[in-house]
Amino acid sequence: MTSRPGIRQVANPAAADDGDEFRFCSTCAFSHACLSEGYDKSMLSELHVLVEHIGPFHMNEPIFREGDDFNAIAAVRAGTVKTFIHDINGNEHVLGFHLPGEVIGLNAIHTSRYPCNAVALDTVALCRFSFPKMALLATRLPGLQQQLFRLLSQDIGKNALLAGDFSADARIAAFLIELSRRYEARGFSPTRFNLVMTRADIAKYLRLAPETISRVFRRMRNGGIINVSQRAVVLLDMQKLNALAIGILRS
Amino acid sequence: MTSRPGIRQVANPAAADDGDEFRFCSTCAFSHACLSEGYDKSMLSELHVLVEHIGPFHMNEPIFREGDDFNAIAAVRAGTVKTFIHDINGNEHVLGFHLPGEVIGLNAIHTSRYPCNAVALDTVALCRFSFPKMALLATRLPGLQQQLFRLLSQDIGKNALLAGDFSADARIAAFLIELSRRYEARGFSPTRFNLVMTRADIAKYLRLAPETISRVFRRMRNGGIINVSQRAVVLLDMQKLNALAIGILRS
DNA sequence: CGACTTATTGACCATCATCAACATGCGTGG
DNA sequence: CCACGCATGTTGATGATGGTCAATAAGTCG
Repeated sequence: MTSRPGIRQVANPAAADDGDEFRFCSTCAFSHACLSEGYDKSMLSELHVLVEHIGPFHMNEPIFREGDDFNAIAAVRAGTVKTFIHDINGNEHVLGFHLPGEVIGLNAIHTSRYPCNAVALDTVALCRFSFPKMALLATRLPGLQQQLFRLLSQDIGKNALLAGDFSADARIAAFLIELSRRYEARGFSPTRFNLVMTRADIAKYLRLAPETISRVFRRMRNGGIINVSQRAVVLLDMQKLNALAIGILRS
Repeated sequence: MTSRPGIRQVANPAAADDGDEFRFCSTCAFSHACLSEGYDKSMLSELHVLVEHIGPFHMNEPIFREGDDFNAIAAVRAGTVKTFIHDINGNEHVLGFHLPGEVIGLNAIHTSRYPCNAVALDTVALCRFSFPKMALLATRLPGLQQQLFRLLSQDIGKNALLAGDFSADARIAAFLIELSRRYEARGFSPTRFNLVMTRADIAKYLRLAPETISRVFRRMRNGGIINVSQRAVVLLDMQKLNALAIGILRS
């Protein structure tokens, strides 16, 4: 088996485009991972040296594949990334949907291979960070090290959400609320957004059948809780939605 | 709400008992987290300064509680630790069972609070590591930093195992195989061990009813796959057991 | 030896998956 | 612009898996 390179470097990383490196991340509106979670300014300028703008990846284009050599993590700068694995029977299991500002590849560190696939669900741009370089930098910048520890730690608990044995209604409600919160945190409307993934993808994420997604959406629409037409979702009654999700969402 | 201290320090940490610090961890047979996963010897001697032997904790004794201040991670030195949360309805969800050599508390870093409870299932001894001190040390020891990254990264994927929608048989088979492998890695028999947790705990971990655990155990016994009497388990036919778990276990 | 927890077994039933048919939307190319 | 074809989504009928409830057994600890 030949080893594949994972997220490829580009010849001409954006961070090296000009001398205006500091401005770069400040205008990278979605890089919450860099800007809003604890990096201070001195860190930021050092980070720029190793940031590379990658993309665009187009719909269904792979970003990395299971088994690829791990060499970099990446923050989503635009678009949505789906991570997934195939079990032995070939069934796809969706691990997560990653919105702008979120980091992918953290689960690859311990094996030095990506343990899952990542594809673009729409047009995706990434900030690539060479992990060896980042780790080296982190030994000099305790704040960066802390931030990495935090990001990693955060991901551990993340999937505890959908791990429980909750009803289809509860899981779908929680899924919508979760999306709502994440969009809101990124400056989008929390009540009106487009699902960038198919029903089948949602189903594979929530461990339900696609038909169940349809049916629950219809039930929620009949109950005046949401309005959904194709990919367009409007959350009408957060009260009721929260009630449905009770038990799943924490804090 | 008063803040609680999490894993308490002891007045007289074992590592400071005498000058024989280096021998200490080498004879700590279960500290795989320290010994067998990449720490080199120079690291080891530095680590001893901040290791504290904690315990014993007795059955059902809490080690930390959800909401406690996070200040330390800990490697299980002896016994088994159960981590769990209560959802809003008061239902318990078991996050994991932690055998000797495994590390608890990693999911607490990003909130600086423990996001779950940990109790001793039998008599438990721990190696406590102050996390601030460890992180500081990690800035000087890149190998230690790497090891922490790896441990954290490893925990991210860990629960993907039971996250899928698999049959009760598949999940229970996978649970037994998983235990078997972990015991084997720690020098115990992979085919003959005691379940230290109740059926109810297994159920809350696997998202099944306790009755289902009983029934599947019986079916497996009838099929000559395992022998189980109370807590004592013998794995008789790994072939069939693996077949049942197909799709869940990876690599 | 009792009181309690833990485990087993049976009967019944709800939820959700499966299968199948159909509808709708979308992109491509005439 | 329309027509076709494919992917995606919807809806209904049916059944299996596993949960719930209840009774009993067995182990444990005082």
